[in-house]
Amino acid sequence: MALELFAEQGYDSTSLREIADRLGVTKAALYYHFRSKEEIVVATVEDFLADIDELVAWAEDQPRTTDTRHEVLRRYAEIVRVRFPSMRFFQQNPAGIHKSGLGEQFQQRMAALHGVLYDGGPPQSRIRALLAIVGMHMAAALSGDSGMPFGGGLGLSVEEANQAALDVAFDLVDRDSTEGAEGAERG
Amino acid sequence: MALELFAEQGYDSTSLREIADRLGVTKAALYYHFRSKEEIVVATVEDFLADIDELVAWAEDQPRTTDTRHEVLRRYAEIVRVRFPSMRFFQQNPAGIHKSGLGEQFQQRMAALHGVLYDGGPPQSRIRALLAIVGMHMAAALSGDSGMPFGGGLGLSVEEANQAALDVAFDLVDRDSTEGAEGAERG
Amino acid sequence: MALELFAEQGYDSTSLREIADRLGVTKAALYYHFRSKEEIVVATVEDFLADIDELVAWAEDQPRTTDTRHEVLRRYAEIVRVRFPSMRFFQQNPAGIHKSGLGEQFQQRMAALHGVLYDGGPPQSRIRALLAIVGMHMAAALSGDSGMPFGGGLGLSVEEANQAALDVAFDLVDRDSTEGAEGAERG
Amino acid sequence: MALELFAEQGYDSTSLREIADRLGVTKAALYYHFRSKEEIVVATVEDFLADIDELVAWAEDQPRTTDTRHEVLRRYAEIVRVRFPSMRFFQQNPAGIHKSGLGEQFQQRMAALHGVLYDGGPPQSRIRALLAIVGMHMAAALSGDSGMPFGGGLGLSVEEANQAALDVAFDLVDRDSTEGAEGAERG
DNA sequence: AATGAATGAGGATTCATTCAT
DNA sequence: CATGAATGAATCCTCATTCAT
Repeated sequence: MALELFAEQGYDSTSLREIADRLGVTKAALYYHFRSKEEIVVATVEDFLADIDELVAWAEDQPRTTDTRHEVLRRYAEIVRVRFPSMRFFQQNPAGIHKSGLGEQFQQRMAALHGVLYDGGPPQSRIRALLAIVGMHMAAALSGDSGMPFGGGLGLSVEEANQAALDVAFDLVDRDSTEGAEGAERG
Repeated sequence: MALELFAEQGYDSTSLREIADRLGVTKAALYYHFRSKEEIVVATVEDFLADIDELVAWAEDQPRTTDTRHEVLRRYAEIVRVRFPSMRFFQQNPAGIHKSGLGEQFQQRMAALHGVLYDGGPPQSRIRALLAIVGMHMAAALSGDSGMPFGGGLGLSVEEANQAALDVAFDLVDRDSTEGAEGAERG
Repeated sequence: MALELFAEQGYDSTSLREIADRLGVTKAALYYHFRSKEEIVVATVEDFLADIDELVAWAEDQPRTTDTRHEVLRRYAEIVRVRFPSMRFFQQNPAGIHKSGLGEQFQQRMAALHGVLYDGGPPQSRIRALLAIVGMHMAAALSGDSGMPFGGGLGLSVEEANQAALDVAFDLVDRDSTEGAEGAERG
Repeated sequence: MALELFAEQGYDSTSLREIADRLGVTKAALYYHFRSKEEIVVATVEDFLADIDELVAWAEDQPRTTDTRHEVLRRYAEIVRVRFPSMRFFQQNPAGIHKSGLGEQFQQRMAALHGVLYDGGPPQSRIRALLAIVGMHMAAALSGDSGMPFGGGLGLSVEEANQAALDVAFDLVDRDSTEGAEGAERG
């Protein structure tokens, strides 16, 4: 609800009046339930962080196999789909985020998720795990009027984009185990 | 100069007073040179767009070979390095962008760049070209305190990160021509 | 309880939420017992006014002797000690006082008290009676962190300050009867 | 100008709108000249503090005689007359004062002034010096609609009140040197 | 007897913008 | 060329107060 506005327009550009109007309440009513604008955004974003926490916790209990990594990506794709506004908010709001350490919280989660997908190996593998994650973000952004860069789609349907992004992500995190063509990388 | 502020704090959070102060002039002096806050940001971001235009124009004159694609990525990496604040501004400022069609301009460029890197083929290839570009953004963000998600680095030096990202990007745009393992993608 | 807040922070700076919190009740509960913020302050200050009324009534029944005046000052010192927050509130809250004629009520009492201490005589005597009263206020303010001007003490213990102030006050109201040095005043 | 409002209604009760209105400018115009409400009050009160500083500095250069003390009181009476709103503001605004150490500044000055008038001796002498100062405040308050307690006058003309207060103050600070009746004080 | 929820009015403050000089 | 001064509109936020339950 409020988060959509934050995500669309940015934290600063979204006034409490707008939020209150959209929610059909008074500005002052918001302040009965939240102590500040910051608290509002924190509240609306908490679930997203919690979802990632849960996913990471689950992953850390699994064997570090290809299948686990794939399942992590699948689940993360779902999380991003459901919590799309939250994700977008984090990706696009430097100002609204540096306050109250919300940015750091997101970076922590991203690092944890990355830790689950990256098993050691050359810098290239690190980057690949990174891009696998970002790929999930892009997939979500590709469908619908996301307002994000690359948004507006490349002419793919939602399922197509999702599946294609997953395929590419799988491939990216698989490259590490499938050593062989690895020698060509530095050249 | 002014752009760094926009990139660091966001368009809305950066006041003209701050910009004027950092530039050592008066607020009113800014209005002698620019007609509005919007015009300031447009002016500071123009070079970045122009650089991409030039790159795309050059690429369209080249044969569509692997080498060309690699060179495009290399040059784009350099552009992003030099114009980092501009890039960051585009990625992180929903508000400052929706005004005056600046966002659309960036999306156009990204689409053009994508067009140069993507030669047709399955949706997966589309996504790969996308991630190759995003990879260049990440590489720039990884070095230094970028404030972007995944910023703060993964323990890589600037050159390492750059080279690794290029390697991965090369690999991503090469996957299209190097048919063979392609059959595994759907599984 | 509530009055201490009013005295410490001033009428306007003390919100009903603060009062309710300190009292361990709800803001709405306050409105069950009092009809307005004003009524709260009136209620908490009434005892002080009543004490003065009683003192003045007693004094008016006594013979107008030196001893009576001394006893009035002693009793007023005690009142001020016990009702210190109320006194402080009156001295320091122009805003909270102008409403509902509370200020006038205090001025009335001060005038009555003054009337009991001042027996006629030159303007100087008037002023002396005034300062005798104010001296009692200062004595109370001198002990403890009163927040009043001259508060914080002059390095005197509570008893010292009290006794010294009383001595001086006695002396001030005695000057009237003890004619003699009076001739020096105009010089 | 603005200070009169602060003194009349108290710091908190005086809104910037009121000040701006009375000054015939916009609220925003105030913010061009002052950085905050606090700065406004500081600015309007500075002269008063400076006057006291000057007086104390002068006094400390003089021999510590009766005449000097009398002249100090005379000059302080004049200062209080001229800067009456400032003085009143300090005496009546606990809240507006605790911020920005303005209260402490006033207490410092009062202590310095007291130091100039008090030459050692028993606690009673301390109190007397205090009351001499306060007497000057009362004198100013007695004339005109001061709004202070004891304001509204005791039926004295301005000059009468002033002269009477001075007489009493002289007497108070003289009591120290004129030892003799001092023995009766403790009784 | 008490409260959770809501609100209208107003608070200080900031901002992009204008304009006479 | 440049600036000091000013402003209208909007910001977040707080408050005293009300009312259904």
